[in-house]
Amino acid sequence: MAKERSGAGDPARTLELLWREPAPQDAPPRRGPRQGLSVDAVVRAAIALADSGGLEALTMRGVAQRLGVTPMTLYTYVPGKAELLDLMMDAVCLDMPRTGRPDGPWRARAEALARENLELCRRHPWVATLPAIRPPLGPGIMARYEHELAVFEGLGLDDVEMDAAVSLLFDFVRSVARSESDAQAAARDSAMSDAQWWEAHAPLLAKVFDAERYPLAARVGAAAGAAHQSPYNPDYVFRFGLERILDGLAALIASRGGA
Amino acid sequence: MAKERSGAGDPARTLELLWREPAPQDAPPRRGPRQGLSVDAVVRAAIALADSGGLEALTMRGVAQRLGVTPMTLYTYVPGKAELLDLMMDAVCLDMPRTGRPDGPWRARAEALARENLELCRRHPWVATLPAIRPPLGPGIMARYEHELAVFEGLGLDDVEMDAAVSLLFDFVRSVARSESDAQAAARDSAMSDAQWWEAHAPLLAKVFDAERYPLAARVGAAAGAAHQSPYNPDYVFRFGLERILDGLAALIASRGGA
DNA sequence: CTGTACTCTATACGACGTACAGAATAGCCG
DNA sequence: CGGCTATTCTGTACGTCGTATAGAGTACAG
Repeated sequence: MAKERSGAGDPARTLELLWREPAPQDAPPRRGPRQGLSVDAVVRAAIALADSGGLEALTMRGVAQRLGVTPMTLYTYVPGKAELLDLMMDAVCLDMPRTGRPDGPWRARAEALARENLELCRRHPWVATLPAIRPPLGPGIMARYEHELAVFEGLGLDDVEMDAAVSLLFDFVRSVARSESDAQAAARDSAMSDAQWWEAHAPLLAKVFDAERYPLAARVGAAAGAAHQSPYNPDYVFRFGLERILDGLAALIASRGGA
Repeated sequence: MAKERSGAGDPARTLELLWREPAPQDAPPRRGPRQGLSVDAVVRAAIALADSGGLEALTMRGVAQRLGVTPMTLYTYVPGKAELLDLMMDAVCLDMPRTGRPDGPWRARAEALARENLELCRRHPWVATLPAIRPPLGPGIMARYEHELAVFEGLGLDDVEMDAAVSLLFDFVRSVARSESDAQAAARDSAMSDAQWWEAHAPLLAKVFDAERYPLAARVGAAAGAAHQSPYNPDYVFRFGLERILDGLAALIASRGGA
């Protein structure tokens, strides 16, 4: 089984693929049969498969089937699954929504950025589950990073702080998106809604759970569940967390004399 | 392959296991051979295995080998891998460090809580990668939730806000811990340090990357990399994010008239 | 003792990524 | 045109996983 994401393969080949550089000598003269597919077609099929069934449905066999070829054919287009994941990640970042307007107060821009990133993770839930470390250095990731940094440019933050602010916001969005898709997966796999799941556990839990031993957990857990009509409400979690983080960033920016 | 975490199996059986309730009729009279192991032994072996090799090394075969039995033997102690993960998660939460003092200002308590949670995730990196949704409702999770809520009790927050604050803090720690262990895994799998990885990519990237097209990315990426002496510095990320989140929570608490 | 409930084992299935070997194809050279 | 060869695509195979199933061995109830 391939490790998640590249690192393994040849960095040069991976970068060529990401930037769609033709292998140098491949200019016109190709010897064998014409290629029936393209890297883009493979990447698109893989993205569609992962979007509909999650990362666990993303198999080389599955991608091949969608394209009407045998599994091993894919290996003439991409070195392996890890590099395919790199290409997928870069591709969806290149395509991500950019609705935020570059003018206006930074806080509105930051909120728009968070919503764009959340939208990216909602369209492609697997984005939130892939490691963000050593990202594929392709045009999509670069464009996203550039777009993110623009939100915090000119506010008095130094470069290291700008990078940290961007990461903090994205990691927050990632974690909300992961919870959201985990919740959907749990509902699907167990064929139970949150409410049904809770109903299945509550009476049994009552027998073993000592409310006097965990008074806050009993009180707050009940209140939170009732308020959300479910143990987990992603919209509330997103809004609550985003407000706190933006307030925290506002304090930093104010201390640096920024807008 | 088992889905991650239970949901699948019988909730009653899972809760019995979590709270170590003996199956009702099992009181004294057991018919067959004595059991050579115990649920606790299985859970301990599984935790040790996952701690040393990550979730991908956690296999039923591996756990069985550590215990000197055949894989199928484990199924007389736990219903399956998903329930075993539930038991592992609850066990490490029960054992987690609780060094924070219950007195003192809330901010110090919150920071101590974040460090305790980070320490939990550092000892058991797989904790940060498991879905937090529909957690195993065992004594360990309950104790952790109770401990977390105590930090925010009496500050003027309502119950729903207390729950959200606790989740925000834990999700932040989870994401830092995940990045940390992803970074270690990347270094291990690729047999390259971050610096070596960057050296391998920089000259190639220079050929395809247009710094004029991504001016902020070029400037900030270079500055952040240089400052951390690596593209990623977990300690800085943790301190930066924690300060922002605590500042944000402070603003909320102040607006509620809390300490 | 026999019957029965239980523990533990052996084998097997279908999934995965991909190594390897081979077949088919099409451009190059003569 | 024929042959060479680089390339594409296919078929088969290996070792991994969780766990279903069937059976072997063990110890208590009658």
